[in-house]
Amino acid sequence: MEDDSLLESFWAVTRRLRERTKITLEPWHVSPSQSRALGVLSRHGEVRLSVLAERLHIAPRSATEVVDDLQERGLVERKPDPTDRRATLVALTPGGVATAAAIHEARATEGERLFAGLDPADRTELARILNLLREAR
Amino acid sequence: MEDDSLLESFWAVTRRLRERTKITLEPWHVSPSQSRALGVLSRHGEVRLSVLAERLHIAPRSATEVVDDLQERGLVERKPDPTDRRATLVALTPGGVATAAAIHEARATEGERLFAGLDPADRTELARILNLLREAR
DNA sequence: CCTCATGGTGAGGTAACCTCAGCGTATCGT
DNA sequence: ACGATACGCTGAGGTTACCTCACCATGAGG
Repeated sequence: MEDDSLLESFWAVTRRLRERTKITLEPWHVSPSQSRALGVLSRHGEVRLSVLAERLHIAPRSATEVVDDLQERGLVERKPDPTDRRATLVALTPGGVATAAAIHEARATEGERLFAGLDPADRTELARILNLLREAR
Repeated sequence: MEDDSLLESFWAVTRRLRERTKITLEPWHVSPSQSRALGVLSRHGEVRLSVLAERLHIAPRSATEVVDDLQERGLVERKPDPTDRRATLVALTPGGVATAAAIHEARATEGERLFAGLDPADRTELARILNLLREAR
């Protein structure tokens, strides 16, 4: 009963978060999954496509697709890996760096008002509990 | 920075929740979206398709699809609404009632171990904070 | 009774995933 | 040195869970 409503609450909050994310990203015409990839790339720099996939928790084939789209928009580029000719390195272009930074900024101010609305103590609590859930087996 | 990891944590937990839900539902060959519909129907009984859509936060057209699938599996049935011949009522069949109950049971025991792993105080805290987030404008 | 609104659905589209097979490249055992 | 095996990426094609738009039948108001 209680768990039931917990799950429901979780689901409701997730939905709101998704809606907000979508709205925040609109100005850049970047989808949520693309923005996640930009985030990984700006945190890790140049990485192999397979590593990108791993960080995003998606199949390598799916990463190929995300990278295709970002490349078409000129936000990332593929380079050969000098140490392994099978592999491709993916890196942000200058435009990609700028976009990633702008999005990061926007999320911090606009998008996450949801969390910002909590008082600091509650935010800490929430973070603690989420990390418990994250690591529970 | 802190909000960033909050968002990330939230996302990670959501993913784990989705994985678990999928696994829990496997024995019944019911998809997550179908199970949500079964849940609504077992809580509300017979409802109009449009009401079902509203409860699920999806477009009426999408509800049509979910109901199609559930009907094919014999878990729900469509009946004419005696008060409005345009409308269709959707109701669980006896099999649907049984399946919905079984799934509810399974989620309470198996699926939500994630939350069950928290101690009761943390569960209460989490519920309180999630409800704040839910209602924040 | 004529107009306009409403409930459901066919047609067709999208995002974000997936698997499977294949091609080219690397690595390892003998 | 070389053949078998494993790995990195991508083409082809599929799935899930949504969406909008147009339409049809029915209902409700002036």
